Amino acid sequence: MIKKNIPQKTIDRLAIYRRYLEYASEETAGRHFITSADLSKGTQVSAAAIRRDLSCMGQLGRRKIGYNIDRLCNSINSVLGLNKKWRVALVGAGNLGKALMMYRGFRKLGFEIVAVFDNARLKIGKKWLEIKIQDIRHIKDNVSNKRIEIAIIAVPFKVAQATADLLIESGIKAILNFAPIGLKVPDNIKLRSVDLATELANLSYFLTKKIR
Amino acid sequence: MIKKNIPQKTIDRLAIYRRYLEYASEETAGRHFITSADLSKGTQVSAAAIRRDLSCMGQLGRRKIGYNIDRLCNSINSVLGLNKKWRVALVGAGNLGKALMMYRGFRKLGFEIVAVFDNARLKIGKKWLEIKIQDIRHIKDNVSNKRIEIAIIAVPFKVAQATADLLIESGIKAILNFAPIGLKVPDNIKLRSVDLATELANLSYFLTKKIR
DNA sequence: CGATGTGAATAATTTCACAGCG
DNA sequence: CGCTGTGAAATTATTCACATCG
Repeated sequence: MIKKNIPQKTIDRLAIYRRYLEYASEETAGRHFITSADLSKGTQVSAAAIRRDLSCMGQLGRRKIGYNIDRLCNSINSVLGLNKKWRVALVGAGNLGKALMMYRGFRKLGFEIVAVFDNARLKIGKKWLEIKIQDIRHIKDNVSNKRIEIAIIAVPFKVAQATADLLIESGIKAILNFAPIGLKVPDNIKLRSVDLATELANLSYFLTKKIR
Repeated sequence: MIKKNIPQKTIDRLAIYRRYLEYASEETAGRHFITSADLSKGTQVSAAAIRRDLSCMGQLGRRKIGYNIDRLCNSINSVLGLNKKWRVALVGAGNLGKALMMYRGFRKLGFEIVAVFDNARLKIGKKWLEIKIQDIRHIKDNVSNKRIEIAIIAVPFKVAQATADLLIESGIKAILNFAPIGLKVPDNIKLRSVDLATELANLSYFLTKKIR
């Protein structure tokens, strides 16, 4: 609805609020409204930041009462584009790929993995949840035929860039990358990366610092 | 060495530089020095930001030549606390847990999973890479006996907070959380969270926005 | 010369604090 | 009154631009 550009940080937090509202049914049970103070307790984001974030979506709150929970969820879903189904390709049928495939949270959010690819003979042809694992060479046909817009890369880092290039050539628009490498993609492709080792390195820094 | 507080963002990027230097052996092969401009090309971080980040660790560079690659790696490892071994506990022996267990990148960075826990009868007693999966009730003994400082939570969200509480009670100092919930932990515990659904929601936002 | 390291300028984000409204 | 929404201030992060030095 609102057309202003919403800051990246706000987008990240909108997803957090959304998740809290979805899962924290106990705390919000029976209530129709939630205040920024309560949402702050549930999410560890300051109440002021919450109000500013939510104000990006228009005037949703009611003074003295707070935000209508249903309306808030709807607004966030609408802004984040979660009120539609997204067709997702998964590349890499290793342990991580399997974990992602079996994760129910994706489907609940509207993300459906409709194609799985790998390059290993042993895996090609097997089925995961009714989806047949296909040879990576078929990416191009599939992505365009099935109109897939999002891809998840869960392949070893050595082949990650080539995989990304192939996906982009196939018309993918966004990539969630789990390979430990900084992928290079054109400006019009949206990329998010999750690097597990980097996350641990971060913890390591804080543990080290604390000692002295 | 340098004792100033390093910004969180810089810490994140130091891990990125480190990863690039480690993996990009082709680009850096034979060379002993790298300039901020080259590092910028490899990591998509601006050269100015790189120089400022690196200057947090002291005067590492040489004008006209750049940064000595070995020395740079050593400095980053030292700051990030990656020049020692970390003993890690993994809680949750599902698909994601297995993927994390089998991921070699952790061990290469110095993180060794030395204990695995689950609450499912069927899994307890099985072995993963010589590590026996133990009943979650044994967390407390193990964490203190084996002097484990870092835990990875890969359990369903409903039991994630209880798991975190138990770990903290057991003396863990840092947690990497994969459960889709905002864990509440005391100030002295360092927490990082990876929420796969949130990452996808972010892509979804940009795809949606692009359309109009 | 050619690259670093860093003040100074700029931009982005967060917090403060309170007017305004039901 | 009690809460939102938001200017204004404060803080944090990034970029610019150049003095500096081998």
